[in-house]
Amino acid sequence: MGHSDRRLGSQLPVTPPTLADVAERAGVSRQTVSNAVNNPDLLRPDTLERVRQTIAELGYSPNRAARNLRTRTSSLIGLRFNPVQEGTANAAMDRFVHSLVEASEEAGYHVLLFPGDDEDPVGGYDNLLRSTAVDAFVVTDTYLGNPQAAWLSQQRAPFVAFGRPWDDETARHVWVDVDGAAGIRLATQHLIDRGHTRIAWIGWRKDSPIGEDRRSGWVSTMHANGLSTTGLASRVEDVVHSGAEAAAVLLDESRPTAFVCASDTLAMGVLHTLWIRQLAPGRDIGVVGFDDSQVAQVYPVGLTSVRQPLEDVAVEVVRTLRALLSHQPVASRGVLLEPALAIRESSQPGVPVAGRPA
Amino acid sequence: MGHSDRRLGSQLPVTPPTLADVAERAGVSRQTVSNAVNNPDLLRPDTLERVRQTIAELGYSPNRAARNLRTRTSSLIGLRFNPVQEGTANAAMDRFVHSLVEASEEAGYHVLLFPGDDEDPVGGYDNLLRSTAVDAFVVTDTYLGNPQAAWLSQQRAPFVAFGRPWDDETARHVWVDVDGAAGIRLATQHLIDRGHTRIAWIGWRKDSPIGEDRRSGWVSTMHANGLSTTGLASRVEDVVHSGAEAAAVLLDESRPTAFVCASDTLAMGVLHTLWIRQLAPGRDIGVVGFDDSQVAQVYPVGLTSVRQPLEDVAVEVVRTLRALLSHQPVASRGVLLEPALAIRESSQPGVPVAGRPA
DNA sequence: GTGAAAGCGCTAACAA
DNA sequence: TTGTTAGCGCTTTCAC
Repeated sequence: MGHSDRRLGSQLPVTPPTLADVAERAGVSRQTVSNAVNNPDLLRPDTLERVRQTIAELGYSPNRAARNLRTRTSSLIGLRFNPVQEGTANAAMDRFVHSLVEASEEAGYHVLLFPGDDEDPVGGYDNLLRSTAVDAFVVTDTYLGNPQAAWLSQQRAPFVAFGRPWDDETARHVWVDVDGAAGIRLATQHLIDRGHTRIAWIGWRKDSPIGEDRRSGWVSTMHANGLSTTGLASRVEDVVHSGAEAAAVLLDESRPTAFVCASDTLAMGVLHTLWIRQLAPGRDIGVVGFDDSQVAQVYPVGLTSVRQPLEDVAVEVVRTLRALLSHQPVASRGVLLEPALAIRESSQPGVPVAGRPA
Repeated sequence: MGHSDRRLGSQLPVTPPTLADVAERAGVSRQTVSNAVNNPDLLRPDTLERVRQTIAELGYSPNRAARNLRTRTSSLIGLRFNPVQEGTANAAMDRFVHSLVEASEEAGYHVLLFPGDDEDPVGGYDNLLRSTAVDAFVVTDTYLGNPQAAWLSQQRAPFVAFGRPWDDETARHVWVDVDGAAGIRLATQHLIDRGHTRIAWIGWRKDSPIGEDRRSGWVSTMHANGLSTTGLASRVEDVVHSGAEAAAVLLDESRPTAFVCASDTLAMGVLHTLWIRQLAPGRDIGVVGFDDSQVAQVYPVGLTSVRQPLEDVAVEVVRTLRALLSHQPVASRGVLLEPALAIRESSQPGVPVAGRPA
């Protein structure tokens, strides 16, 4: 069929040109056009050039559905996108998604978002998998004992987890994670280097493996520096007012000069208590949070915070995914990346904050 | 071909069952199975039941690529996902994406994310469009005079914009937006109702139509209440310290008792200046921001802020998209939704904040 | 190096 | 109401 009348100006043709259109116009077979796109090395240079020219003239781009059907791939990576938790500073997920989109693009993939359903945690995965809508998944919520990773493993579905399989010793899937303990070690040492010796910890409840991991960074660094942790730790819900209460109690009972927190949300609570008590963050009391959220960045007294290298995580996730999908051996089952410390005023005694409470 | 050996336990078969597998097993034709899935009304109840049973037994789910190829659709909505701006409180985009994913799911769509490229703003759109990888786009950055909306219109690509075509009178595409001026009217009236008469505005530079729209809400509400705006307005960059500086200048020169800001980022700057000057937000000076960001929510003195109904925007966007894709007439070219005011301590003189600076 | 044939899994159109 | 035929656009296989 002739398609000479398909294009009007630079407007998209009513129905896009196909391989056959390009072949006819370039005077080659359809297969040669396909090769020009997918295996250019197979063509003679002059043929290749001619075909490429025609492709450009027609604005041809291979039809995704047809290619997907034939190759049994989709170039899509599925990611369950859960709602942000209001009232917290946790937006690491969003930052990760941005990075993942970028990293995927470079590998020729796009990211497909699907909503989570607490009633049926694997439902979304199952649908996409059975309809071969995605090539692989990236799983982000591997803690909480949710069944996704195990379920996907059992289905032999290709996936990479962002997060260690904390509570599953038998897990055999590949994962990428950030060393939270190392981040907190960084934070704790940073405060020690600035002269603090009584450094308190405000973390999550004991049933959070991530929280316990981060906490261990505080404990080990304190002990490594010959400092006591007795009476300096608190475990609370990850909400602002819990952080504020914990800070108040700790200040009254243990006189810490600094706080390391498991999250920016808790750190905000600490800052609130300091404000109430007219203590200046940084000068009077050091405070460090975790996640380098927007809150940490725009809070008037910049909040020092552990920053996860989410860009690197995304790159590593995509790299692992590619290996998985091309059936290459995966170098190692897990990759642990080092976070950094975003240092701001809240941990800097040397940087007095203008107009601190008298 | 027989697929009896395809399934092992509840594990995903090596190659998923097809329509033909279901048809053979149910003793019907392929078309009948297809109808059972897509036009169940056409089947006799007992046939339908039998086919459905077989579908369930086999765990059959229609192959997406095949369906896409045949129907020339993808059930995918493309969305350009730009990186968050660090150092600001603007995360409305992320919240919108969450809502869009949910709303799309209910309409049978998934959201495909692709990265933006400042060098080639329409590149990502062009690729997806020409390869028929998505059915439609949602465009979120319609201001800034960027060419996406116009380009997509010219390509006759189905899309809905979140945001009005501010700077293009000739635009004919459909859009959904939030009435920023109405939000600011709400904020301003709220402050007036609480006794403020000298209410200052801190907004963006004049070349931002969104900023000018929001500003108009302040102007109109002030005038409607017989209040002067003279010397009470400032236009700055959307960064914290600009907000802080503007607040300082305004306080010195015009003695406002409250601030309405075009963004939470600017409001944070105001709060910083108040803190430096030992003025209590809410009691001494009222402050209202815009976007109800996480920052507004977790800041120790809760920041009153205009909240965009992003969930409703997403629902409206998807509804419009469906109409567009099914070639139904679109009711109206533009839909304007009303924001709400999330009231917190920063605008409440009646709610004294514990431990405010003496 | 290039071309012809086959078929991926599905659904629109039509026939029975 | 159900079945048959054809073909969406592409790539894999194999012949030339």
